[in-house]
Amino acid sequence: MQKAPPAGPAVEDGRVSRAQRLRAERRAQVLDAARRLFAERGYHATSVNDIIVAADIARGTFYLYFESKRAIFEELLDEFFTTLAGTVRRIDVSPGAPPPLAQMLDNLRRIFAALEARRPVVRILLRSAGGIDEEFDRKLADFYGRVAELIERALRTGMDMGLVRACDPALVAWCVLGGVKEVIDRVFVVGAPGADPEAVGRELVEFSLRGVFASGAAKPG
Amino acid sequence: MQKAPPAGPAVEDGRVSRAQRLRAERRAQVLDAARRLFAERGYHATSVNDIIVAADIARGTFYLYFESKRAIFEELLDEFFTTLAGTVRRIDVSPGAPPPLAQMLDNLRRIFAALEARRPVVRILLRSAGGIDEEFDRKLADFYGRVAELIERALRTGMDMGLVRACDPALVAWCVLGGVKEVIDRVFVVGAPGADPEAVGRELVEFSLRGVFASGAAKPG
Amino acid sequence: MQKAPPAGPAVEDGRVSRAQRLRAERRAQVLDAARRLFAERGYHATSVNDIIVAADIARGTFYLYFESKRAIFEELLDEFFTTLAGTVRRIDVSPGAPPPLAQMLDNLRRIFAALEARRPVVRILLRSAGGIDEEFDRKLADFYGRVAELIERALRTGMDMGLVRACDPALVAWCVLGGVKEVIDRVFVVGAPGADPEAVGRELVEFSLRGVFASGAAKPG
Amino acid sequence: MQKAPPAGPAVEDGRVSRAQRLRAERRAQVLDAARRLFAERGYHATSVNDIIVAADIARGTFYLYFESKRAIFEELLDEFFTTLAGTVRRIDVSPGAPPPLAQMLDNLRRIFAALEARRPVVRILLRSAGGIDEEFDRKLADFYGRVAELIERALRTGMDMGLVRACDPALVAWCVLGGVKEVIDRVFVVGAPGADPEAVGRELVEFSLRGVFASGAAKPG
DNA sequence: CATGAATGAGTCTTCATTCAT
DNA sequence: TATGAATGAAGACTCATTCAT
Repeated sequence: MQKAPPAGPAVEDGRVSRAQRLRAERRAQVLDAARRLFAERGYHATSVNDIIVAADIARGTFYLYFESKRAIFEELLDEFFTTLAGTVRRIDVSPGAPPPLAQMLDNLRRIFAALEARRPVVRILLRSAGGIDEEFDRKLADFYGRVAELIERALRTGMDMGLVRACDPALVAWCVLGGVKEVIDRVFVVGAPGADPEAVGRELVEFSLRGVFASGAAKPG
Repeated sequence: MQKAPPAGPAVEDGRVSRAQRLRAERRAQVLDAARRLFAERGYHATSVNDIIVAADIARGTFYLYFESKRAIFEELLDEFFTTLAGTVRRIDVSPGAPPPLAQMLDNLRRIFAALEARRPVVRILLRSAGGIDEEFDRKLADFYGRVAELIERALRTGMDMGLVRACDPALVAWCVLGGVKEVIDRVFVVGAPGADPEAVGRELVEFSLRGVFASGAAKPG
Repeated sequence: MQKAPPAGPAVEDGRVSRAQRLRAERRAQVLDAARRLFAERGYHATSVNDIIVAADIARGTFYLYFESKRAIFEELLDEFFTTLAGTVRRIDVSPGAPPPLAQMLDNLRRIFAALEARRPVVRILLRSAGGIDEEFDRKLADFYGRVAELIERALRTGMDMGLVRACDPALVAWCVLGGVKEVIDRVFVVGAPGADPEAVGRELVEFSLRGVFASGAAKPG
Repeated sequence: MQKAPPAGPAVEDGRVSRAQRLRAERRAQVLDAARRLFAERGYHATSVNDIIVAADIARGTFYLYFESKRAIFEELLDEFFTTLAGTVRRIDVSPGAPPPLAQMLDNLRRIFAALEARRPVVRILLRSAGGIDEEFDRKLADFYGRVAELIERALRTGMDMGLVRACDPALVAWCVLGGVKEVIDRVFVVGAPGADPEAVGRELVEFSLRGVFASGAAKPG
């Protein structure tokens, strides 16, 4: 994924060498520039030239750190996927565990915190990520697919436990995911005014659990 | 939006001339080709050359009918926006009108029918529409904004009538919209197997109204 | 091998259209420039830019007529191979045919005439043709291989007829070919002064047949 | 030609310092790698990077030993030229000397032995040497020119002595040289199967002296 | 001496758009 | 109107060479 520093012996002691640190800094510098530009203009409207100008490096230097324009883009998103995936904890339904709802809210909190710190990438993902490349589209679909599956499994568990009503769990999983994506877009990309992530999270959970219907209202027909 | 036939005397009577009819046919022929290609490959991966080859016209002819590659793309989506907008009827809450739920389901039915007949454009919109152009992004945001507003207004009405529980209607509107978009993507773009639009619509409405919670379950919190 | 004019109906009558004639002229114009440059500077030292400047066309125009830099180079040499191959007649040893030697000289004459008219390509071939590309190297080797085989076959026939002394015909074929190549290089590429192709041809044949030994001299050994 | 060790006190005694020996070893190490690569892939397809990787040295180190990519290439061939030149002994026609033919065959033997030990350079020379550079082309032409002159002089001597028939010695010299080059290419580069250098040498000499004609055959013409 | 990160001129190629016919 | 040859700005990427450490 990363362009390896051209051969050379592996790190000999546990500490990173000065050169390695510099290398990492350089990479970060380029990644930062690229992240910002991709977020602002999208993948296609951002040229390698734009990136090297923004990162203040020479053309060749870019290719010293990244295989290609595609590669840096992928790295940006892969890092994000990994981070995000690490953020989510499976809901623990064993006796003695915190109530599932609290766990869900905690997950959302952690996700929101991660997104908050990565607004540009969130923007990239939600806005310009389709249509770059067949392979990339697949990767993206995979990611969302895994998330949807996670939700679906949770729903099934809930149904088994009698907490979730009878429904098509696959379809509903997509509904939930769609809602989450859209709201994230509003809050972290568009930056809707007065959005308190905590409140947003609760509202999201509330909506997913109970819908919009007033409790006492007649059953829809 | 449409490239005007370059000057010439205006049509004086209500009937369209033979030339005009031919012109319209040509346009349609090009639009069809473009729609298919944009849907298959996305905006950037589709070249003007691809379009003229598929439409079997000369390069120059393309620019006789459309200002630019962007213009034809926009036209495709504009036409779609207009059609879709015409599909939705505002929920009539006056006494004697059909129950709101029935009206909502009817709306969904009409929307689904329209989408069904326009799968390629749906694909374009849901997949490759971001990141083409700043102006286009705005247009897209506008469209979804209008839809969200529609939903939000319905929610407020519902709250006033005591049918909808207390919530942040703006936020919930985005939740609903997101769910709808995602499900549409599954059904009309990915083409999820065994998707009966009627059933999907009902599930969508049910989820939006009642969430996933089993009725008798204890109140979350 | 040639980049086809983008689709379009085949020629309808026997005559070539005006457009086709213009196209052919353009091609020739570019080919001429490329031929001259490749001959002067070699393949690698000639950039597409050099060619379009010399041909006085736009960058894109080049790719309208040729797939790539490689393609125009190959076309140049392929045309040459074809022409040259058409120049050589197999030696006719049937009774009543002109004496083989006269036929050989005639072949050489025709070859020399063809080379004379294509000095730049000869230069390209003899000087810069190696090391462009593995595939091209193969093509080149093939060409010379076929020529050598032709000579070898002639030698075998001669041996069968008792005209040619016992020898390793394959090896001797390479000797002959090498001599011919080298002399061609002197005459047509370096442009050795006072080179009368007719005399050169005779000397070449004489050498190949009789070597340098004076007739009466003692047998070597 | 060689990049001088950057200043430093000149060596004062005849012995080489340890540093110098190391330097020479390094050079050899790089030269070996370059030779192999140039032979395998040709000049243009071999990058400085390829060389330093193969030689296992740092990029900068390369330029400590060689002015440029061109310089190392030239050095490779210069060394070859020098070696080869030292291999050839002028034919001694003074009374009491071994017969000229035996001397010629001895020369060929030594040349072949030298080539045998330097197949990679032979390959470089015969295959990719043209088209690198104007100056280099000149150098190459010079080398072959000197060889041709040597042959021509031998032919003239032979003519004076009545051993060689009347002919254009310059032209015939090129014939001979061409044959030798081509055969060398077959034997040492292509590696023609079953090529016994000794036999090849004899066949080459035989052909050059006596041509292909059967002894008793009627005079051509 | 050795290193290897940095450089930037230069390469081939694409493609939206124009315009003379 | 229709055509399609021509255009040239712009793109991604390579690689010989330099220089601070």
